[in-house]
Amino acid sequence: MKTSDAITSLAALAQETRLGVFRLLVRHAPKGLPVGVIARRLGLPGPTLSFHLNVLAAADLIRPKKNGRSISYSANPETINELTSFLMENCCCGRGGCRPRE
Amino acid sequence: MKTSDAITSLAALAQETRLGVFRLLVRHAPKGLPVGVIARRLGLPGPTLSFHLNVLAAADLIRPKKNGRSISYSANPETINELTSFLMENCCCGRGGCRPRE
DNA sequence: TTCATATTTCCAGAATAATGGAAATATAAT
DNA sequence: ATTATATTTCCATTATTCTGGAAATATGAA
Repeated sequence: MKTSDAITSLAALAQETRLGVFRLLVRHAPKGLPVGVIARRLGLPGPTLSFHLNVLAAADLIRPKKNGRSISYSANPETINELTSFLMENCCCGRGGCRPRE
Repeated sequence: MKTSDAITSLAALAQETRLGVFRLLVRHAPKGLPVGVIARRLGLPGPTLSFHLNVLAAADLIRPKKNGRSISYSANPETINELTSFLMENCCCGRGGCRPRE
């Protein structure tokens, strides 16, 4: 992962609305949810949600899929994995963080 | 980890200079580096670096330690671990991401 | 106490990002 | 074709964040 991609992903997540959207989609992975459902659940105006979905999608944190008249977005967990590795690259204590994961 | 703490950490890392500082300190964990050395290595003016170090420290991503006349900062890998868990919480596929780490 | 070094605070200008109403587009159902 | 629904684009306003010079503070050395 390139530095610029890492920044794009981190910046995408570093915003309350987008973090809420992303985590909602993580809970609904791998199927995803239609834009309208996300908007209703989080109480967001269409243009605002659309703007934030684009930011998340540009970071490849979520992916759109047409489904009839609506569009469902689903979380892409792979990007988070890459991001984590990038952040801890060349750490004294090896990959995956400084404490073993249980 | 609370949502507001996650946003603080993500926003701290979502900036080129700060990401560079953090990764430099990860490579030098757990000893850390003095402010002056970081400034020289990354070619940053004092006030700019000081500002960014404060943002990273406020997120508990790095920690200062006085050492004579200088101050060394070192990376705190624990925060990254918590952040990763938070982002993937309640994922369909369990903790630690949707693919097993090797 | 005076001096040199390390780091921070102050602050104002410059740059970037978020918000949501109105209008536009796309698509499927009737 | 017309209508209803879903989503996006446009865009101006507001809010937030970044930058670095000048001055201030802190600490150790001479």
